[in-house]
Amino acid sequence: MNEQLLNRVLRQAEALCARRGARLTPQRRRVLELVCRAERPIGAYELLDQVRDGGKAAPPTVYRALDFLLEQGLIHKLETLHAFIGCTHPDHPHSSQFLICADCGKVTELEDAALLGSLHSAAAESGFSPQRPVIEVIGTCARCAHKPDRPAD
Amino acid sequence: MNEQLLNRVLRQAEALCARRGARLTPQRRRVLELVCRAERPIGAYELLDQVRDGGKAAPPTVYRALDFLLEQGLIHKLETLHAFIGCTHPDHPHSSQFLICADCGKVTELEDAALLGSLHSAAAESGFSPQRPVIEVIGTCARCAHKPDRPAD
DNA sequence: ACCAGGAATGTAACGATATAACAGCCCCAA
DNA sequence: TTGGGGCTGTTATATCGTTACATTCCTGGT
Repeated sequence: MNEQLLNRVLRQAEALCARRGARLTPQRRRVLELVCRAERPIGAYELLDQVRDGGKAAPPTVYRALDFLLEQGLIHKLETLHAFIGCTHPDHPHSSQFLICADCGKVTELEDAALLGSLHSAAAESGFSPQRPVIEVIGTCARCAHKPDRPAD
Repeated sequence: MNEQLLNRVLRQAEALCARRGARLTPQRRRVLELVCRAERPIGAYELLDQVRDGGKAAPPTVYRALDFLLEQGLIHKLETLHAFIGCTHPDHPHSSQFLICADCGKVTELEDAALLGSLHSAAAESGFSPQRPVIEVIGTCARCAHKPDRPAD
């Protein structure tokens, strides 16, 4: 996430939390910023290292911040990677799909209405009420597919 | 999984492995049976307890068996639960979707062509090649939706 | 039948992810 | 001013999964 987008996201986050009466404390803001700055999904303990930065902090510090940010829809958790990414459009609540490149590790966030529609139809046939769809696709991104197959490591 | 289905699955598993030159050893068969007998997704350490059954066994024993069974498509892993379920139709390779009831814990395995189609279309638009789609939907199953909301625990 | 070699298993230790439980602090509202 | 709720600090522990290496077992070639 580039600097410009990051700033927009942080401002949106502040506005959203203010509107909802949720407290985006410095700690939480810090974690959000770290997640967003990471080019790839980042794990909780990796975040912890960065939050510590010489000082001291324990896992609950990071996990509590992450829980808050997840609740507010400011970040997403990738279940298949046990890692987190910043949401680039937190302005409306949404259920996303993720394309995860097994080669370069980059993740693309989709919000595909047709896909969600299919999912709800399929669930409805079983009388099932979806609450939290988890859709993560491991594969190869366009960039990596075009690369000549591991260019001389 | 009832006794009859279990027997069919075990026979299919033997046939499949024989055809593929894969060895369904007693240990692996045991784990497969335990996974299939469980009414709900079962965790690796829960399996370990059952495999031990008084004797001794260590995590790698179970994880190795699980890896084998996953490779052979005889069981599935539920990423959101860190748990495993038996596949009821291992005869053909397939990518499934799972409906996970947050109330009773039961899981329904789907194989919905339309849903997979939507997913591939959505991925294609980004030039992404799907290799392993993970689709797990947390929600409420039909049975639990009809229950009068926590019947006197 | 023998033996070489790969596949499967046993065993101990460890790494990674996540939560529990309780204590202290800060700020606002009554 | 005081009390209570929300946030944070701290220690310990639960849960999930892997590494590394020794041993055993099975199988195929001779």
